[in-house]
Amino acid sequence: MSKAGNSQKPPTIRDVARESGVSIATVSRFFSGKSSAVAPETSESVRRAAESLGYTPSEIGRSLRLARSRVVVVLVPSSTNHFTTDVSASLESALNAKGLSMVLANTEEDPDKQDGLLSDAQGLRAKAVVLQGAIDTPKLREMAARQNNLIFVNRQPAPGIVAPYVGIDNFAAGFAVGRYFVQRDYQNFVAIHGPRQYAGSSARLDGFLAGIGEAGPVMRFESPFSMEGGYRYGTLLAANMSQRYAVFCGNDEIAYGVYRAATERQLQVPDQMVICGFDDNRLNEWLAPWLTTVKVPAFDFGPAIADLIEKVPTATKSCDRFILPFSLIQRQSA
Amino acid sequence: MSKAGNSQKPPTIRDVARESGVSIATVSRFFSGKSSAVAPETSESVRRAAESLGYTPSEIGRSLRLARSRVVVVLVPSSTNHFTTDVSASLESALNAKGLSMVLANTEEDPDKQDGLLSDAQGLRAKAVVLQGAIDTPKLREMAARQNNLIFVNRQPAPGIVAPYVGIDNFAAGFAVGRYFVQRDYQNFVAIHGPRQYAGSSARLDGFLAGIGEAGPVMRFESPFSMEGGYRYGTLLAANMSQRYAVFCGNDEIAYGVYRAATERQLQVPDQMVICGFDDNRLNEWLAPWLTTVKVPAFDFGPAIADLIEKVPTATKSCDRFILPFSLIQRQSA
DNA sequence: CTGAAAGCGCTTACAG
DNA sequence: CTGAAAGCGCTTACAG
Repeated sequence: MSKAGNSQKPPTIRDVARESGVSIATVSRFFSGKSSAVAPETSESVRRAAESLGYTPSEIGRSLRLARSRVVVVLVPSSTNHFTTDVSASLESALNAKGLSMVLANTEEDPDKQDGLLSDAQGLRAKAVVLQGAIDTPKLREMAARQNNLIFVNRQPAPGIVAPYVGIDNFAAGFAVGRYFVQRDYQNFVAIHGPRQYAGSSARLDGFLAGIGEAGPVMRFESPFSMEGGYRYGTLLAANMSQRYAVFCGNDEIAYGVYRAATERQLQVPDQMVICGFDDNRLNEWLAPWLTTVKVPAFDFGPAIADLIEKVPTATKSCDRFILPFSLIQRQSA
Repeated sequence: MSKAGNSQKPPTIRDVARESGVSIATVSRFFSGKSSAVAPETSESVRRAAESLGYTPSEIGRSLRLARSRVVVVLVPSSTNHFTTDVSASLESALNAKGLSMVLANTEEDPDKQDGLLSDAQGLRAKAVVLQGAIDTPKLREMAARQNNLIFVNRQPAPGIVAPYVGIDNFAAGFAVGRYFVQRDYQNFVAIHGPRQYAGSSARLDGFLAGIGEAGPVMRFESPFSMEGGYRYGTLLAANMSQRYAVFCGNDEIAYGVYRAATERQLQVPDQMVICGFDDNRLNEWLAPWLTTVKVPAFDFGPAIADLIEKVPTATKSCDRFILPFSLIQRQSA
């Protein structure tokens, strides 16, 4: 048994202090960026002691003492949505550059799950809680009222909740697609939109309807933001081959599903069906280079959110709106 | 100014104790699952006080006191790899079910970045550190020696590091593909494999070579695990249309890139180029339903890893190997 | 430049 | 069933 168990508890600031013959205050100063207030030789001996012990300051002790953590909780409504995933990835990178850690969790669009995760975030004393697709619940409202560290992404906070928002102008984007359809003289307009209950998808739909205007009626289907959903309604449409539909999809995933339904029925896109997506996630370049869609700059979201997080705790101008630009990317499908 | 600032610090156990007229010990018992040791009426008044104050126990105070946290740090080598993303998603879900939080961070295959994140994980006193694709560094070895909370996924720990591993038998999977190619009488074998430095991709390649055996020479390209990499070497191959290549790709992303290169050159798959991927990420069903590939059960990884995390701290049988099954999914491309 | 001391929010053995 | 007290690992105002 010459080998010591290797799960002993990690060394503390006290161990380092003892090892280097200084007080814990000095060790603390060395590790808290206040090393300029420590004599060079002292610094060196602390550094050596810490290294030999394998000491890393406890973020837990530090957080308790400072009454703030460096953890940011990010709630996503789905782990299969590429746009959401890209936003999370860019956010992780931006947070890391600021010395913050990202806790990621999936609400699965379930109100109870969201509320449980909100409680967890409270328990962690998260520096900020980023909601990509919040669901309006009493718990959410209570937190929004009590704290000012909530940030809404993609879906605007429900009326009555005052909190910063990062996203695009969904109405304007939907409008742009509608206008484009009209300009191209498409007929038989269809919108396979996301759940109406979410402000973002409603705004997209409303914008699209406004953009179509008097050019014609719009057939509407409410779908989850998934390939499965798009496939389902795409199949419905593809069954009727007597007319060419011009389909506006609530996001790219829905568009993928519609496309698959169309190709399974041997329909040519865009000759026999016009499809427009939303988000232009990174995958399109490779796997769906045919998809006309609205480009939302997912990778600009992370830095924008991270900047907000740095500011929010102090400046309580919590009704900030960061509206990022979108653009219509014209490819073959529309 | 009738509205109070809403960023005041959160209530503590002491506030709840005062509000409900009991000691903090009792409040603690109520919230620590030991509520059976608290009288019903007392419980009720604590519950009421906590609710009216909006109290959530501090995970920080709790972690400090118990000398353990409920945070699991997950390091991924890339945020654009769908297999990795799926594993993380299934892990998050499995961890959440056990009351653990997942901190996600991206090493970008950068040794320094990985080591910085390992330090962060130490600072957070993470319950476990899950490495999806570890890079062999001195820091990693040091941590592996000092702690026993490291878990390797996909890439086996480098020789000398003793830690549990969750993954598939990459050699056997590569071998299966090689055999399949031979059985189909393919010629002109090509392997666009991942970086040799990673145990997983090396094993896949070695297995493939063994599976091909004497059936022919194998042209080899080392590529990053990305669509860009696959596209690059696919373009190279597609330039020579005089023969049909049978291409084994290190992962699905590489295969997508090869496929795009082939189609851009008007090559028919599999008639003019045979392609086999690796991972069978969830996307294939929708966007690449033509891709023959090795299916790795990404969504079984999360539960397996989470179980290991629950066990590891106590049982130090740290050389566990969880080898999950793979299967060859035959579709059109090979 | 350095140290002693207080205290951040919890849990739990101990005593009642 | 309940409470007083110690202590987990830190930081920082204060005094030197």
